[in-house]
Amino acid sequence: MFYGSGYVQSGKPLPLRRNKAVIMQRIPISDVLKMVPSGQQITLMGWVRTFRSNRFIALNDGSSLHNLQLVVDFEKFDENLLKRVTVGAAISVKGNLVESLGSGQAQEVHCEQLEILGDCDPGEYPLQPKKHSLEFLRSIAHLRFRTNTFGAIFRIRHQIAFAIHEFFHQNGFFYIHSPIITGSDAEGAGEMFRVTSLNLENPPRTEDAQIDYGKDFFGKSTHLTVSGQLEAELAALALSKVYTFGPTFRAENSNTPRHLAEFWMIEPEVAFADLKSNMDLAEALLKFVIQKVLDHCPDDLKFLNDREVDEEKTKPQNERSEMSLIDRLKFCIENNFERISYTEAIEILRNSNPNKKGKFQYPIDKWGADLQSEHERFLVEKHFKKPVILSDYPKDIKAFYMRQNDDGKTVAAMDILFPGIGEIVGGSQREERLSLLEKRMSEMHIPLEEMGWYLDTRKYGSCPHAGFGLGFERLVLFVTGMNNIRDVIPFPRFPGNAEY
RNA sequence: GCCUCUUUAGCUCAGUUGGUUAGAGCGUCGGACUGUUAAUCCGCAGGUCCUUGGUUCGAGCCCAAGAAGAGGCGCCA
Repeated sequence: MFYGSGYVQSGKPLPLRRNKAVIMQRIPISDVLKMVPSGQQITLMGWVRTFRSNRFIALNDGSSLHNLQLVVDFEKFDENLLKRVTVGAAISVKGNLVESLGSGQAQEVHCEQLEILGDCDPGEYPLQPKKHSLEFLRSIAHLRFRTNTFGAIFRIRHQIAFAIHEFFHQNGFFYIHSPIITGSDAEGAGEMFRVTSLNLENPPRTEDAQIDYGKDFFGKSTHLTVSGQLEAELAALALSKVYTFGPTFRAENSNTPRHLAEFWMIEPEVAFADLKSNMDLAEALLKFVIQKVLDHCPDDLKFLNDREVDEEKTKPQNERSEMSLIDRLKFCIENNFERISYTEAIEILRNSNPNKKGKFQYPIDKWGADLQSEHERFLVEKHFKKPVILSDYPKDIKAFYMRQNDDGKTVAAMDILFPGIGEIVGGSQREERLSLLEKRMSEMHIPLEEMGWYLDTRKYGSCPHAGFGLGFERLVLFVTGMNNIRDVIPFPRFPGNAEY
């Protein structure tokens, strides 16, 4: 038996092996489904999904949502061998690919050899050929990859990640690896996880009994990054167009279906760009990625689409989505995102029915209030019914690095709000004027002396520039139609949970 | 961190007003069948009713505290 497979090495795709009479190497099921069945002998390896009638094995190898039907003539195989063909078992099969006699599939493999690679005790294996709740699957995250739902999610997650790199590469961006361990604690994006190699039982102390981080590994206090933005800005002010795509850590005690303690974020940063071009970039990126998933993952999307339709049937009419998953994705590509200012949004909200009738938990009365998620949801899901880009927020509710507008009270910030997700992108044109930036940092008690490396970009050839952060898992949530962010990352980290 | 809800068999759930021995479907196991599509049919087994304490003649059910999970809110991406 041959293990492994041929790999693309020269940049040219492997020739399709559909016409070869005998294929000795393992062939992925996704490839088999493209072959014309003509009795060719093939070798398959995968995991058993079901074994029906002591004759039909549904085999899945993760290369595709679809199973391949294997047919065994039980009289030709040892009874004790067939007894080990249980749900979840890993098997290797050699047989002939033929047109299926049954109606559920186009082709099937008539087995000549069958080998158990790994047994799976059916009394203990938690996955059954039935629908499991997402909560239960979350409790066995190490095995949930084996389900149709999570197989589809993680194949799509890959496609999204790949499309993001593809988009930036095609548009002349350079991929920058911003540091994961940071010595800067002034990024201002939330609580941070400390990184230390000190002995926590008995740390070194300074003369005034404080913990002496000067003796720590890096000679100073360090943390896991909460954003690669500041580093990306440094790179953009030399390479013009850059992006980061890496893990990000927030030690916030957030318990919601939209937050993780460890998540992945995409942060493009562009020199010689203003807020409008920042919006154009974000909108183009999101549409490109969604189109790629529609093009490359039709089966997985269809499965998640139908799954959602089934789920919705159990809900009351008024809580159901107006559009199916695939329709939502197409709608998102075909329509321009609504672009309005914070000030316009406040006017819409102030005059809205829920506000007049006192339905909002936080009523909108005056300009300057931060928008609550109920307000964002109203704008996106009820008023505009499409993605909304909100811009030019009051400076007092936004970060220090955002460029101050001429009105003296707003900054060139923009958030993109998606239905069902809320904020998926947060960005801004950056303050490139040194004196204004320093003044704002002082007002917000950001220690200037620690940020000299950042301020240097404003001293030496500063220029207008802009960028944003895109929450990768939030994008995966939208594209897959899932509801809980813990279901779109393989091993979710959240307060009280770092299992696996 | 705050609020609400949930916790009964491996999984998904039902369990009446507090009353005898806590049920169903699916799965497992045993058997039958053999071109099935989460195969079908027959049968067996399977329970710390989340934990602790309380009320009561009697608690899966009522009360209190705690734990775990989910949803809403805040922080944000």
